[in-house]
Amino acid sequence: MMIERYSQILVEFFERMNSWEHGIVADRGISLPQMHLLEVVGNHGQIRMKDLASRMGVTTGTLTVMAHRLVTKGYLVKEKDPEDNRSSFVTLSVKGRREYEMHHHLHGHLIEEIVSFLGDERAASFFKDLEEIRELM
Amino acid sequence: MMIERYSQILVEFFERMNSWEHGIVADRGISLPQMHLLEVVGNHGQIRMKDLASRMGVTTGTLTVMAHRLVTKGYLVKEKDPEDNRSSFVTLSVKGRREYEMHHHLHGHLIEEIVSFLGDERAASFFKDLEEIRELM
DNA sequence: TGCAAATAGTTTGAATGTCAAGCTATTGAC
DNA sequence: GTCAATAGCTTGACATTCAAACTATTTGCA
Repeated sequence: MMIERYSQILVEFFERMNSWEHGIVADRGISLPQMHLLEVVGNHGQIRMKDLASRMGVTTGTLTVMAHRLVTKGYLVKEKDPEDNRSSFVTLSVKGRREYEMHHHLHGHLIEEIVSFLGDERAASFFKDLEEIRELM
Repeated sequence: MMIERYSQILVEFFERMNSWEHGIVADRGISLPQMHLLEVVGNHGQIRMKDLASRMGVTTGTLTVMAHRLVTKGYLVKEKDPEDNRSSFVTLSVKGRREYEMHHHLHGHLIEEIVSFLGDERAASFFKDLEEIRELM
């Protein structure tokens, strides 16, 4: 039965990706959730704490703690919104941006490998499928 | 540039899968890592602690704690190996197996949706690509 | 045989991630 | 001007995770 087989492929793909990601992040002294935060801020630019929490899928309580750690370690800058004193914005520091770029570059490198392995046409159809499946979930 | 675009699709696919998995596990009072343990034991049957730790990609110290929690909650059974008194085997309890089957079933259901969306042919080629990319990483 | 090295697992301490709930301060609406 | 909504913070509880130190057992070899 194909269902069983496909199921296993998907699960193992997910695990592999997880450990790939973990591997490239671990020796830089950053955790996966921390890198994820840097990624979201890097992609978005200046972002409100509230919005960041919602994009990351964590509560604001969780984010308060995480962001504070990253500010302390020098990856993140946090500033009050002068228009609304309840609110804060975070951005990447120079150090944070360097880390983000490096990570982003590694992603790009992986994609290049995939494309060069599949060839342009198959790659296009693969990523199209992947995108549509994402919508499906 | 396609690389940027593909990169984003892959990252977002990963995030989506993560939260899908989290969603279906959360309301059953089990964490993702715990479910992962149940999955590995369920797929493998009786397995030695050492081997389980290695398959899960955690240290034996981590596993000792996790397994103990799952034994306490009644999902897992742990027995000494009579041939080697240093070693133990774990298996799913009836309750654990029920949880495993349920989860496995949900995976199957997702795959069915994907296949019915893509059609047999595109699905076959998609999962073939996915499998080969997994090897690539 | 007997002892040293290897192996399986446990314990502990430290750091992180996570949530829910309750809290403070500020803003907005009527 | 007051009251509700909003943004964020704090705290307490629990889970994940590792490294390092430890115990018990087995195995290899001199």
